[in-house]
Amino acid sequence: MRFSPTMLLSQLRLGRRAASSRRFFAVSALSPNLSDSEQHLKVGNFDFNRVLNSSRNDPNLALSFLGQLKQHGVSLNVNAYATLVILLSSWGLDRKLDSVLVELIGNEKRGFCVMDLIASIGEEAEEDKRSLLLVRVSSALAKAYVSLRMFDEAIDVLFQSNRLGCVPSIKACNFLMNRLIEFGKTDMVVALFRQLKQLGLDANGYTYAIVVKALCRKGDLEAAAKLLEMTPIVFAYTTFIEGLCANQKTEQAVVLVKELIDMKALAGNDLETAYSMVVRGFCNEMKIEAAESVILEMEKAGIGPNVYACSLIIDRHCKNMNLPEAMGFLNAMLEKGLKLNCVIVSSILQCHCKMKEYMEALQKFKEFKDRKIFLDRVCYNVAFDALSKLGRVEEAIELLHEMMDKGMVPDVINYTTLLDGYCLRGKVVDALDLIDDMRGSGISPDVITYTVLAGGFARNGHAKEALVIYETMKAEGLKPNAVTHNVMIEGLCSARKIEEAEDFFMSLENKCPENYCSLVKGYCESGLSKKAFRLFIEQEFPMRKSVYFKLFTNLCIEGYLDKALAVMERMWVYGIEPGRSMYGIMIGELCRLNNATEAQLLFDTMVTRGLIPNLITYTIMIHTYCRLNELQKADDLFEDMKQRGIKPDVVTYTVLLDKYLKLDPEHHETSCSVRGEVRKRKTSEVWREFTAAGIGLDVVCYTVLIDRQCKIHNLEYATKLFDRMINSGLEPDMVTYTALISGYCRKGYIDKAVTFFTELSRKDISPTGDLVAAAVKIATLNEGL
DNA sequence: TCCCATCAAT
Repeated sequence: MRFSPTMLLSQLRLGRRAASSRRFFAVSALSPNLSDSEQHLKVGNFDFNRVLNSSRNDPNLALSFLGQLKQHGVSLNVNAYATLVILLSSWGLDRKLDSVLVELIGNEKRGFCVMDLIASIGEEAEEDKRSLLLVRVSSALAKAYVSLRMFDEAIDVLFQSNRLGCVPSIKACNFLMNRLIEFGKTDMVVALFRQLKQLGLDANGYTYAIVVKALCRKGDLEAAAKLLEMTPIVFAYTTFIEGLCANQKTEQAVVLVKELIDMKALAGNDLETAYSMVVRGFCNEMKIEAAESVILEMEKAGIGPNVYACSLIIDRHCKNMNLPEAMGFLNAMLEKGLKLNCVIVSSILQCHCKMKEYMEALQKFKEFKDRKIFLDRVCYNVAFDALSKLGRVEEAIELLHEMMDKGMVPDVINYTTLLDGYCLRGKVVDALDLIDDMRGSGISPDVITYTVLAGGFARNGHAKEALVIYETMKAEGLKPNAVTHNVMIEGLCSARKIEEAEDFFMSLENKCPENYCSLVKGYCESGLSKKAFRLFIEQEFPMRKSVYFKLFTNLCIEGYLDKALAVMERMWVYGIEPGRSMYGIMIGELCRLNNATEAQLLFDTMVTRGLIPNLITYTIMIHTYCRLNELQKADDLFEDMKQRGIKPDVVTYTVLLDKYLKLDPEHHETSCSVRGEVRKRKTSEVWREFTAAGIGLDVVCYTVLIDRQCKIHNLEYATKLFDRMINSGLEPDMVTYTALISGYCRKGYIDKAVTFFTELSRKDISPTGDLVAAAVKIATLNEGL
């Protein structure tokens, strides 16, 4: 019987139909009852080498033959592999060789030790090609192990090959070292480097550069510098420059660059690269001015605006939410020949989103599109995000189609953003459909995708489904992170599924501080601020500012001032500065309770800590002192605020005016004293200042004035004020009417009072106690008539 | 086989 690959292939095809009749092949799929070992073909002494060698001029044929064999569970023996490897190597099919080796390593049933292959190849290869081949194969083998992240085995290959008398190539070694760095195994690189001599290997320039890189990654800049002295290779210096930048030593990198320039060791493209690294370093160190000055330096050296360096600077400005600076720099660079691209555009769009200026982001997206600037899927993604946050997910989907029509393929981030859009709108079913679409186009959801989805379901009250999603995610081998747990906890809480949230929280094996924060926030979210406080006060670690703020405001709203103060005190303990608004809220609450002492204490604390109270806080304090008849303190604060450049507004003036008017001797018709005179003077002083400031009067202010006129029985003027108020477009409120009606009643002008009362009742203003009292008064007076 | 590649999702 003569064997040829084609024959075997046709037999295989037949074999699918009648496997049992075949001598050589048992197709596992058709014999499910066989044990694992029996499922594999008993190849016996079948001469694969002959088959392979017979097709040595037709790689495709041989490979498809082997492919078919593999499908049927046939394993090659070590000699067959050796032949195959030799052939692949002679055909120059390096990539195929790599994948065959990867497969070989992964095949646990191969029945021989991988290093046997080297020995076998040594035996089978032709004399003149042997050593070259062995180097090639051992290198490929090391690479194969590296690609499987089996680093120890890869290093072992180097040593074993050496033992078998073949020296692996330094290239393979460099490759291995590079990958080791990629996976953070810098110590292994250094160890391997020390053993190179033992392996009979000579480090080349690349090796030095790689080891310098490894040392820099480790943070051992000194060792890197020392090693650098041993090599004159320029690109090793650029590696070191990069290392300095990555270790927050960009300043030193700059010095080195200058030295290298002076030594004429760095010029042209290499120099541009080094400068770009320095720019990146400064940007990472938030030294953006220094970064910009490097651009000028580059310009002096005749290097035009480098698009990467410029993009980094623009992006830094954008991340700092400093759009004017970003645009200023961009425009300056555009004039110098920089070309606008989609990366820069995306930074700008993203900046708007960060500042919650979604409309502006969309506007600019459209502008750039109209200007025919190519926008990539990152730019589209920012637009998706903006639309999603605005609740316009349908438009985002339209945009997705537009993007796809332009030939761009959406990635997992695009899908996740859109998914979030659906979840924000509560359209969880659409979100699930989108996951299907996504899977359909071959993209798997990642941790963030699942986090968005689980959070979306939780927030929308679908507790059970959220948990199913959470479990699915784990079942797919994805590891939920703290954020995943947090969105679950906070989502469930905000949907008032407190019990579910607590159960979920309890189920977490390793609770991190962030998880506690989320439960605190969650309790707040569902109005359980006391519960939140209890949990909060037990935790002895600093939290994010937003947690304190949320808990604090909720406690204030629900009137637990002492607890809110305890939150502030906790912040001081951890050296976290409560912001102006927290102080403001607390001062306001204390003032509401007329606790001016505590309020003043907090006010002073705030000032001591360098925070200047705002207009509202000042006004609240002034108002409180007025209420408590501590006019001197009110006055002092009033002067203080003006000195700080805070302009009093209509409310501040009204508060003071109201107080002074009430103290005015005319108010008490008969009394007249020196003290009264002072007050009178003060009243007109405030009034003068008020009108001079050109501030328009509001309803409350008019009402104060009207009330005043009513009280001193000047009803004519009160009515005049009332008319003026209406003419200036203001709508009188209950208090205004009450003041007027009471005034007219007091004077006995019942008709007038009734007129105003009916005018008021035609309007849709709900009566207050005062007004009811006025109405009763009117009724009584009418009776009297 | 080296340095560099910038922007987006919880």
